[in-house]
Amino acid sequence: MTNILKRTKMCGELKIADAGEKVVLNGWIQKARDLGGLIFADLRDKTGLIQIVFKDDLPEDILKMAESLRSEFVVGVTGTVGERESKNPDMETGDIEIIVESLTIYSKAETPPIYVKDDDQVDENLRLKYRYLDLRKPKMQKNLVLRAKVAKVTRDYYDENGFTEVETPVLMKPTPEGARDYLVPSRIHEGNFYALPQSPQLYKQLLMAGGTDRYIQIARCFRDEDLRADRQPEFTQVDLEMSFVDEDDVISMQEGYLKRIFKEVMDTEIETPFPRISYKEAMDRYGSDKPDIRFGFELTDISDMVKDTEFKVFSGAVADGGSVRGINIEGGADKFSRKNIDKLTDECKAYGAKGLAWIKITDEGINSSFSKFFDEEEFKKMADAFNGKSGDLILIAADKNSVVYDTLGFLRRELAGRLGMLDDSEYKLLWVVDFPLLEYDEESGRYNAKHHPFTSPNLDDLDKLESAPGEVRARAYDIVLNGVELGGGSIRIHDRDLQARMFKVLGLSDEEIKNKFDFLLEAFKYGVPPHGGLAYGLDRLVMLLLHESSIRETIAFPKNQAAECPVSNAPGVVSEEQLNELGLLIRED
RNA sequence: GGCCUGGUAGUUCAGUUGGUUAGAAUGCCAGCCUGUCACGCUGGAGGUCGUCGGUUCGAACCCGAUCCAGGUCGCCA
Repeated sequence: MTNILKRTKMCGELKIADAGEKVVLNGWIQKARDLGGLIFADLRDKTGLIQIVFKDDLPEDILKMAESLRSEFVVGVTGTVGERESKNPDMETGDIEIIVESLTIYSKAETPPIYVKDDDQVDENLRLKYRYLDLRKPKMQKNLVLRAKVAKVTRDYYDENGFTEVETPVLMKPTPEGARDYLVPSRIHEGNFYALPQSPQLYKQLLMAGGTDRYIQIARCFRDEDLRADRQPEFTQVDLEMSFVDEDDVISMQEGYLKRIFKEVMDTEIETPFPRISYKEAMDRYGSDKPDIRFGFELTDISDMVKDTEFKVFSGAVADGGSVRGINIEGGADKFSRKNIDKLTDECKAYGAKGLAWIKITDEGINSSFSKFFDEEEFKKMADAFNGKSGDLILIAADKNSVVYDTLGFLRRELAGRLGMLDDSEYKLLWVVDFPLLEYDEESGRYNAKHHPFTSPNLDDLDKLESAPGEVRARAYDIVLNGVELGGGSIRIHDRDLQARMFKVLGLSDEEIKNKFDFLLEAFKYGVPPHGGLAYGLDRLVMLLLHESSIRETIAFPKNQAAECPVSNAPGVVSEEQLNELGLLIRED
């Protein structure tokens, strides 16, 4: 075995002021350039690159080793920092180099399947399979460091504000509602299963009952659902809960937190308090409960104006209880051809839209997909409703409200992106509040909790809980950044009777309540403080701070779309013996 | 489960109307080279065109099925 050279400096931290100093560096060979009698190489560690140079006055054996150097060899060198004869302005350390005196090759490397370079546009599957190579890239190192910094600032902030970090169990009871659980079979209780937490929700409420007062955890959560660019089967939440608080207390604590994160991590000042808008307003203005408010394109409702038209697409939608709404893409008339709009219309079909109506306002007059149903005067009134002027493109959806919102919500975000209106360095935070407590589920024919069953109803709406469940507002709040839901939370129910009432409204039988949540109701018997909290998606927060478009770029070893670990190939099969111990049989068909 | 995009050298890609031995760049290997830094020069190796089947005298190319990857809808209390 080779001896380890005791490192005295990191590659990226050397400066011209270090010239003359003898140093020991360890790292990877980025690239070797053999000029014959003179050999250069770039040495890399997590701090950066520095050029090392082998001159021909070195002993034969060292020169021989130097000639053999290839990319990704792991080496140690001792040498002297020297000012370069010819400097490289494109390199952080481009004015200095290490004049090598000795070289140790710790390990050689085969030609790597991916290049260790930030601009390597390689297939993501390959990157993930060889993640340890991918992680050597400066970008990935930077991402991991930033993530760690967010975690540190998070711990600092909440610690300073009286929060206690508590670890809650990872093996817990399967939950009846919500996302699919990841299950872990119990050996001792054959036929029984633990579930991995979808969130530590119940435990953190029990901590409040336990007098912890303020709780924080950077908690791993698991959901066995299909993946997306911003969804992984295991992900990390900044999870917190506070006793003796109302919405304003939780919200102002979070505004302090986010201000701190942006200040310390991004060196950016953000203004607090953040605007708060109701769920209804968010939907009516932006067609989304997580609106991106960096740009306009707000929705306009023209249902009243068109409810009696012969154009059945419009009048029919209104008659069926839906609506006709649109957005004005200012200056979009000549940017989107008929063909472009047809293509957009196709994309809208994913959201349930059957079509898309449009109006182009030009100097020559109105050009529209439904011009035969309205006269010039009516079009003028419509254009006015959208504040339309010459050069504008108005896109209109007519359907039931959920489809109209989804379609226009998609369009405004999509078109803003295409028109280059999304500035990554601009951060627009807002709270969305007054969510509906319950959502009617057509499939099961009953109401489901929109947030979760422990969310407190707005006390003003309590009398409607059984009579008009769909109208009850929740004491819930979501924090939204640039169209991404960063986190959400609520004031919880701390009253045993109200919690039991809530379970009933959700259609849970006494049996189910007893089996699943008896321990919570039991805990509420013995004195529980009013409490509320919130959880952030840490991966998403880091993703936005890094201006990445996938949370995989923020996670060291993410899963692929099939929920596999491309490095280790998890999940894997287990032996017959292991299955027998657990009392499990694998279905054969 | 649906829809969209892609799969050709280690890597990133091109590949005409279906027609000789499938190309480029980069990387890799060998030789030369004392100030390179995307080093340079010379030479070389490198391919199950994702897989299977079909059409055809002939398929990377057309057709069908299938696998893989990513995006997205459903789903994600």
